[in-house]
Order: sequence, then C-alpha cells, then structure tokens
Amino acid sequence: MATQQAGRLDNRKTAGGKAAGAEAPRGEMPRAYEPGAVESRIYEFWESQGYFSPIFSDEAWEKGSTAGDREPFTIIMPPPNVTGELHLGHALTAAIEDALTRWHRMRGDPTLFLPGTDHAGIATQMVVERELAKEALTRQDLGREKFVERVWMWVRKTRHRIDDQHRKLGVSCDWSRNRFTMDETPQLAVRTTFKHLYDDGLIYRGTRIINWCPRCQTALSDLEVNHEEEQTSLWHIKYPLIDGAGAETGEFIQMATTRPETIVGDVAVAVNPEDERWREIIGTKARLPIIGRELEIIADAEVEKEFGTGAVKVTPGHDPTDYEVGLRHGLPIINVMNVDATMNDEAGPYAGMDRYEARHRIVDDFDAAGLLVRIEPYTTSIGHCDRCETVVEPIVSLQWYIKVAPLAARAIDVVRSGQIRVLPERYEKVDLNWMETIRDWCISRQLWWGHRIPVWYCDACGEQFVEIETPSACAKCGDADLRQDEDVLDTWFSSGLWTHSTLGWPRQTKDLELFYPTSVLETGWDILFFWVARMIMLGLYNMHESPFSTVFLHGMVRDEAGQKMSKTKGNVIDPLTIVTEFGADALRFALATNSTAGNDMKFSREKVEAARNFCNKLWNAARFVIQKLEGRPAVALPAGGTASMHLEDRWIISGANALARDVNQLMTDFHLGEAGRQIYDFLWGEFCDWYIEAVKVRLSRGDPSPLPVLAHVLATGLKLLHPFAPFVTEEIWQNLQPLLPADEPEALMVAPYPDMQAQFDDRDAANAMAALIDTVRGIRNIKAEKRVEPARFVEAFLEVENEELRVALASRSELIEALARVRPVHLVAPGEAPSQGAARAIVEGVTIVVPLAGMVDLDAERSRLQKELAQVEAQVERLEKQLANSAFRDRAPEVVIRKVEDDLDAALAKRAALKASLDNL
RNA sequence: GGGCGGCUAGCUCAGUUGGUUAGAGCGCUUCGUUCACACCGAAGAGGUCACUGGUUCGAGUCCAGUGUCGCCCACCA
Repeated sequence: MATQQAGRLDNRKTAGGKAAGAEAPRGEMPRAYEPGAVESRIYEFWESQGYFSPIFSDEAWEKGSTAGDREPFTIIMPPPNVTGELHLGHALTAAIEDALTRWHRMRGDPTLFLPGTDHAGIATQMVVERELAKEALTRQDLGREKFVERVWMWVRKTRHRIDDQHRKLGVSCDWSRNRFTMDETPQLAVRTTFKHLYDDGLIYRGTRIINWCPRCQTALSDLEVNHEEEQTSLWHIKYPLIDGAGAETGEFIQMATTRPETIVGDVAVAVNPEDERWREIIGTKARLPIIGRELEIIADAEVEKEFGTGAVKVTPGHDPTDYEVGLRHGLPIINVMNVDATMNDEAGPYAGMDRYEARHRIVDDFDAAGLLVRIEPYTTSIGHCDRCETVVEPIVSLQWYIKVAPLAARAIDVVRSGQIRVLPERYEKVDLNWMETIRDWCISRQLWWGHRIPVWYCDACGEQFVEIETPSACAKCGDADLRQDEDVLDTWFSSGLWTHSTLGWPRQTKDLELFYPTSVLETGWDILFFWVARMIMLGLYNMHESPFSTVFLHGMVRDEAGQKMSKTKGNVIDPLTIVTEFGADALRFALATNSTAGNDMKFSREKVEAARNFCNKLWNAARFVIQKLEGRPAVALPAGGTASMHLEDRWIISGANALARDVNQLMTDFHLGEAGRQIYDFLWGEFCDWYIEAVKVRLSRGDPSPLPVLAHVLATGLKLLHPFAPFVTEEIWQNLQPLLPADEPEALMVAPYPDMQAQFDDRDAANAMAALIDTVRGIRNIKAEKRVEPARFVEAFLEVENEELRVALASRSELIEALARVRPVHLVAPGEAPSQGAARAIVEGVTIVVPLAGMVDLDAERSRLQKELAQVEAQVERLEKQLANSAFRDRAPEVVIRKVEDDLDAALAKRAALKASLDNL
C-alpha cells in the first residue's frame, strides 16, 4: 500500500550530491535570525525531499524484514483529538518525540514517526451539537445518519488544521502514513478485535450499575469520572419502624445520607450484624416516609458500626455499594431518575423535578414531618463527567463490557519482566497497581459518533451475533430483518489498537512486519491508564507481542502560576502564537530543556525568550564563521589528530568530541533536557565566548589556520543541536554546507549524527586551556576590581611552576594579551615577578601579578590574600586528613584517590604561591 | 484509607551510577559603542540543597522519620 511513499532512496549513499531536481533553499543571513522567514521554506524542502519517510536497504524492504540491518526506530504519535487546537502539551509531545525521531534518523536508523488524529467520540459529538444548537437544532432533529454526516464534514475541516499546526512545529513525521481512528483500516481493526474478544468470551453484555452523565446522556467508564472533594451536607434523618401488621411502633431508625433525593429509591435499611444497638430489629421493617414503601431491616457486614448511628439506607438503583448489598440480599432495584437526571414516576410527588430540586423538597418534607434530625456540614467526593463536568449519576443499565483481568494479567507480565520499560520508573508501579486492581471496562456509549458496536440482533429468532462485515441475514434463522446495536464504542477502544491498526492490521502489511513492535511510546502521564495500559493489553491480545519496548512519560505544561491550563480558566496559550513570535525552535528548545521526564513544568515566555536568544546567538556565530570563510570551502581536519594545532583549536575540537559522546549517552538514557542544556553550554559558553574570541587574534592578522576548525566545530554543533532546534540549524547548514569539506550531505536533517572520535580526545589541551581561561579571568577580575579601564593595556607577569604549562601558555601569550587586554605578558618561574605595588591573584597553577604602581592598597591586598590563604589551608588540612584516613585509602576507588591527591597538590601549590605573594608585598 | 511527587540562589528550574569548590536562565550590582550577536560582552553579589536521625572513607544524591505544598488511586452512607 505505502511502498511508494516509503521512499527507498538511501541518503547515506547519495549524501553530498543534490537529489534530482531539488535546489536546497538558502536564505540571506540577516543580523538577527528571523524564524518567520525561514521555517515554512525549510519544512517544504524537507518534505519535498522525502526525508520524513523511513529508509531501508532494498533487501530489507523486499524481505519485509530488517534482519541483519539496523533496527527501525518507530514512534506512533499520540493522536490529538480531531476537534481540538494544538495546545502546549501537544507542543511538548512533539518536541520530545521529534527530537528522538531526528536523533535516530541521523544515527542511520530506518525511522518512522507516524502521525494521526483521534475521532474523540464524546468531545467531537459535543462540539458539533453545540454548532447545531446555534441553528436551534438538536442531533435528534437531524437523525442519526444526517448527524454523523455532519460530524464528518466538521472532521474534514478541522483535521488538516491539526496537521498544519504540527508542520509549523517542525515535526518530521511521515505524512504519507497519516491516520485517523475512523479511517477504513482502523475501523476494520476495531470490528475484528471486537469479534475476537467476543468469541473468546472477553466481551459481554450485562446489567450493572454504571456511571451515567445526564448531560452527555451516555454511560462512562470509571476512568472518565473525576472525583472531587466538595463541601456538602450530611442529612440525618429517621424512618419509623413498623410491626408485622404494618403499624408504626413509635420507634424510629436513624441514619444519615448525602443524597436525600435517592431516598425515594430506598428498598431497605442495613445495619452491621455485629452491632448490639440494632441486633433486635434485624428482620423487622421500617416505612419509607412519603412513598410509604416497606423497608426490611437487613444485616450486612459492609456497614460500618462507627459511622453515624450504624444504620444506612439502601438504594441499589443509585449507589454502587448499595447495588452490591442489594445483590447479596436479593433486593429490588428501583430507578427513580430519567436519563437527564430529572425524577421519574417512581419518585412519586417529586416526579419531573430536577434531582437537586427534589433533594431540597424531600429535605423540607422530612423536616415538616419531624423526620429530619439535623443537618451537618460535610465534605465528600463527588464524581464529575470528564468531558462536561456534570455530576455523574450512578444508575443501573444494560451495557457492553470487556473482561479485562485476563488481558491485564499478560500486560502485567510484560511490564514486570522488563519487556516493557516504563520511564520514569516510578510510573511502572503506578501502572502495575492499576492493572492489578482493574475492573471490567464499560465500552458502550450512547452516542452517535464513533465506532458502532458490530453486534446484530434478530428479532425473529432472538439471536444476537457479532460480525466483522455487516451481515445480510440472521446466521441462525436466515431472517433478513436485522437490527444493529445502537451504541458506539468508547473512543479509547480504537486508541488501544493504535500501535498496529495504523500499520495496517488486521491485514498483514509490510509496515506491520517492519515497524511492529514500535520502539517508544511517548505521552503525558495523564493518559497512562486511558491509553498506554490499554494499548499494552490490546497489542498483546492482537499481536501476541508488546506494542513497544519503552514507555516514556512527560509531565503537564502548566501556566506561570502552576495552574492547569484550561479553556474555562482562560489561561490556555496557543503554541502557534509563541511560534509566530519566537520561532518553533525557541518553543521546542524551551519545552525540551526546561522539563524533566514525568515532572510538570511551568511555562513562561521568559523561557522561550531565552531559547530564542540562544538561536540568535548560534545564528550570529554562524554568520561570523561563514563570513570568515569568504566563500572558500574549508579543508577537513587532519585525520591523524590535532597534535600540530594551536592550543585553543585542540581544545575546542576535543570539547565538541566529548560533547558528542555525552549527548549520545544522554539521549540513549532519555535525558533529553540535559542533552539540550549541554549543547547550549558548549555552543554559547565555549564556542562563542572563548573559541571565537580567541580565534579573532589569528584571523585579524590574516592567519587562516582556524578556518577548518571553525567550520568543523560549527558543523558538529549544528548536527548535535538539530533534533532540538531543527529549523535554525538547517537554515544555517544550507548556508554553511557549500563551505564544508565535500562529504557533507545536502541537508542537515539527514547528516550522520556526530559520535566520539578517539583521535580528537585531547585531555592535555583541555587542562592547559582551562588554565589559560582561568588566567584571563583572573586578570580581568584584577582590572575590574582595581578600576583599570577595560580598554587600557597593562603589563602582567604569570608565575608558572609547571614547566609544561608555562611553555603551553607562553606559546599562546598573544591570546592572553588579547583576551585579558594586558601587554606584555611575561611567563616566568615562581618568584621572578616584581614584588612591589602589584595586584596578585592565584589560579590553579598560575600566580598572576599585575604591577599597578600607586593603584594598589597594600593593606587591602594583604588582607585579601590572607583570607584566601586561610581558606586554602583549611582545604589542605581537610584533604590531608582524608588521605591519611586508611578507610578511605582502602575503600575509595583509585580514580577518586588520585583526584584527591591531585587536589592536594594543587592546594599545596596555591598555598605556596599565596605565601610567596604575601612575602613579596 | 492507600500511593506518588516537589521542597536546591530573589524567581523558574537542572544536578545522570553517592566522589570532595552544587550549576543554568531570568532578576540584581558595576562596567563596556573590541569590525558575529545589545536577542550582546566583561566582572561580581547571592545557596546551613525543607527539617531530624541513620548508612558510608565520603550524602543535594541512599535509608527511616517529620513538616509543607501538590497530584493519583479507592463504593465508607
């Protein structure tokens, strides 16, 4: 089906050359990075090149197997509701998933990021009904068929909006495989799964007490009910006891309720069998006031003796606990409400009233009859509809269920055995705990929009049967007059199949063979139960294999005050307005680096602004490099290593190399935020602040030796950063690529991700450059403190005991002079610097002496140095003590002991230097 | 009633398998029109890592407990 779109052109083979007919876009490089002028052009370039589709070798594609090839990397995008607009949660999802996707793609894995949208049963139906309401119409006015048609019209309109918003965020998903939960294949997957489950006895229809939303007028699963603590009352009431003949004895039984409106549905009064107070009246009767019904006094262990009077009214029709009690005692079920939660005829005088009006009237009537004992303020948890927040009513109803325990058992196995890893780990326990205590899943919804339940009823013979394709006649009696079940399935039923229905199941497609099981399932922790757990259960059921190997959960994006964003609160931020203002990269980078897996984050414009500034900083560094290259391509770095280069060159190349190693490790461990921050620190703090500044010294006198290094390090940085900021890095790449050595690909998006290269690992350069940087900072500090005008050059002496370091620094003295604005710099042995009237500072390995005749307050200088000396002495003492500790020597690893020894040496050297300085004052 | 998470600089947050001087951004102070960048640069101030106890040669990090804020799950009227 999708063979064509799968695009088998191998980037790595064609790297360096231009794909046929495609001219890579290149914009001018203005002083500031302008995302608005870049993003759509770059996105179209990527898409037109087919880069979003996974790439396999010909053999792998023919075989439909990746044996011997690189493992494919697959992420199926959590499908946003088709009704919605993207919010920041989607943007976070996109930022994380696309970063993982791009990283894997650049590593050379055949990579698939599959997008889609969810039909979102109740939510979509509500939106369309609201639209209809504007025309003074209801769905009933239209009828089922017309209404569903109307929803489809709506869906066709909104679906592309979501896709376009994703494009604006820069996600590299394979649009040729875009899916919708109501597409033909997912529909088939739903019916097939339903039939299999039904045939296996795992789907059944039954009458039970369920959660009913009176506004949506549908049953809800337990998960779709949100319980909230609310301030209400506990009404203490009493019922008269009656004797065998039905006459009132003059005694009463007192109890309490939070729901007086259900009194009219009472069928019994229950007490604990062990309760001395009530033992004698068990088996006798009471009369339900107003209604007049006789209520048996029953004993049930479920009743807590300690609560109130120890007696409780029993309303099996409107309370889950009472329903259970009713079942145990064979009590009748009386439903006192209509589907919209108004009272029905069973409610006698209250019939037709809203449930809350009935509540107050019943309380009033009890009061008038002297049966209301007291009203106590009370806090209790009340269930609300997940969609519309209406208070949910427990009612008894005929619904379809999945018997989940057997499915959950297998899901528990794969999670517990580590076949599925849950990150952050703490959610594994949450997931397991939920699956271990799982109850049957009510899957039928009294809606019109969704997957219709594939069950048919034959009124002629009473047969009920399940078919994948619409049957024309009853399988049993042949009658053609069949009736399909009116209900649709819970939206999450089709979502639960998403990992394989998107790949073509139940058909045996190539995609299914190549991409199932998928790699990572990334989503917010809020849908762990709704979606992830059910995908594991249904994936195992249909495919006999876990649908993914890693579950990676992110937190919620909240507003600046930490509030959940919601339409009703009016604090929702549209990611697209942020993109327009700051750029998609800024938003993505801010989201990815300011969050930690599983933890919620507070969103603020300041964070995006900081990320925007970073993009701009990189942009300008690139402008500098490109400008200095003057149109002449840089040569490649010497393959043998960097030994012949200047200190700062060796240092920055080694730094980029170490960064590549660390970033790959962090990405492997799903520490995306830390990876992004390290790239930021390197590019800004090392490349821009030090390397580029250092390199100006040579460039300004026409020495081209830094150019290959600038090109190499910038290219490496762009590659490393690309998964986090795809647009700006690609745009820079388009300008830089012609100036790079010949083997660099035409698009950064498909460039190989950098990795550790042993020949560039240069610890010596790292150490010497660290000393140089510390020295420059020390000199700047002295100049700032002594109020030497920054632009003024002064003479400086650097006392360096270590010969090697002194040689290294001497070789780059021009650097120190330029960066610290001192001249000349004298590299000398300890004690050789002038002693009079000089400011001093000691950094590791270097004593800085800046003669400032007449500008130095000797006493202040002395006391400062003495203070520093005291600190160093304390440090020496501590380190010596530690080294003398035999337990430490025995148990600490060798590297740590070495480190402590080195630290002690450094501290001793510093102490000596400080003492010498004090003597010289 | 169970369970989980946060508590680190004025604010928002990092801190990977415990390793010795705990970091960043914003804000703050002082300075700077150095030819990539003021969406910038330089220097600096600012932290008893919520508390108590324990384990360890060594604890922001591990264990136990306390406080506090928040969240999830659960049929106590």
